[in-house]
Amino acid sequence: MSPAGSSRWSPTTEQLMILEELYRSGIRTPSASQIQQITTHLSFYGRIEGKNVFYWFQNHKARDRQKLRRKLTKQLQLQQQQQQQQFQLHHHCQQLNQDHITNHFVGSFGYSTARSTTHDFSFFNSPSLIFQGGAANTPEQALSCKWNVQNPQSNLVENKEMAFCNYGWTLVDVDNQASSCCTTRPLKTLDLFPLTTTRINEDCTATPPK
Amino acid sequence: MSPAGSSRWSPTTEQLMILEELYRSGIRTPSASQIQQITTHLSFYGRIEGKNVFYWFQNHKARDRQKLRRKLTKQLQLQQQQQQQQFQLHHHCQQLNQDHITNHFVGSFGYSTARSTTHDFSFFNSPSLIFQGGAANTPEQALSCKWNVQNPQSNLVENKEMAFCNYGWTLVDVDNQASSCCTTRPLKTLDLFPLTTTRINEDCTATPPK
DNA sequence: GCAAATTAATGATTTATTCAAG
DNA sequence: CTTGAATAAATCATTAATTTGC
Repeated sequence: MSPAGSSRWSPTTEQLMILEELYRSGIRTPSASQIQQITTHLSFYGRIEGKNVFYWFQNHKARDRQKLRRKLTKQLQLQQQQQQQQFQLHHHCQQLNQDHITNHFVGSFGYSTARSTTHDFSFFNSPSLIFQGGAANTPEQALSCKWNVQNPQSNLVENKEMAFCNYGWTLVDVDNQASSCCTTRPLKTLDLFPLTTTRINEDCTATPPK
Repeated sequence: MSPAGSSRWSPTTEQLMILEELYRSGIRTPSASQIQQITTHLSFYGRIEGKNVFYWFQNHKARDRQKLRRKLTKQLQLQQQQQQQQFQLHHHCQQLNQDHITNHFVGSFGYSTARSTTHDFSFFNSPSLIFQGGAANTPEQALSCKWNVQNPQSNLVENKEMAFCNYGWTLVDVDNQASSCCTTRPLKTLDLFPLTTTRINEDCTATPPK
């Protein structure tokens, strides 16, 4: 091995052992003088140059980090898988992971007034009620509740919106809008985890959206 | 608890339990409609607004991540500490962690030629030999070995450098420069772990530089 | 036991970062 | 390259827990 004309250095066993011991001892980025000392010492065991030592520490450090990173991400994935498993046990919650799974919708809005009251309303608007998709990113969005009402016959889409002031949380004209576009019903609390017959089978195994 | 005029929402036990179950079930960033459903359901157990639900998920997700991160960094530190302990066992390596601990310096430079020979030299230049500090970041730096020689009498500082071509590793005029500024000595391999008498006591317990 | 004082949790807000569309 | 939406991170502020002296 390692013939005289070999293009690249390959450390002898002794050299490698010493390098590893130095690495274990805490040396990561040896200074020029340290490299010189190490090189001198290791040249006793075979041909070696300073750049070999330099590169060795550089590579060893990098690959150590890489190894560690991979280990940690693997652990993380494991933990998430465990969460997945818990998820299987709680599959009855899953319906809430998907929008538009039911045409029933009951909203409850609180708005700040001097007396801090709560206004509840509910409506049933199937099947033309189309919520604007995506996650809620601001409390305004969480409470503003914009939606469209599409008339199946006329194909007309009405834009509906409950307007809240920015960071003010003042509910504007809710009763009017709500009653004008929605078939109001007596207040009724929906089951938190409604199950539709078309989904009850697959829900137990489906993976949640990322 | 949680009086009517309270400035911020504090969840009831039931509300919290349900929120946590939903979280466990995989919900992280509920959409506006999901928030409405959840809010409606939870309002049965006490005053609550959509923004409370929104914030709850945001905070819970963030603090979950935070907890995980801290756990991982703690593990990492532990691993590094274990390396430290190994270091204690190998404290005889420690000298190499500190530059300028000894005024003896033995350099070994390899340079690539057609015949790939190795050129060794050593010098003793105390106490005016001043190495440029810091770690070596490039192989050039590792091998170029710039230094200053300060004459205590004249206070003149000579800049010395062993020039290597970029990535070419061709040693330029070493013998001349080296012999002109260094007291050459017969080649001698230093002990890898030289101990100076002024340090031999503290070395066993000193902590290595971070 | 209990109430003031301190600490830890956590709800709410703001700021920074990322990423994709134009 | 700029802009805007979405997300994550950092921070502020209040409440719940806890400690402490009596």
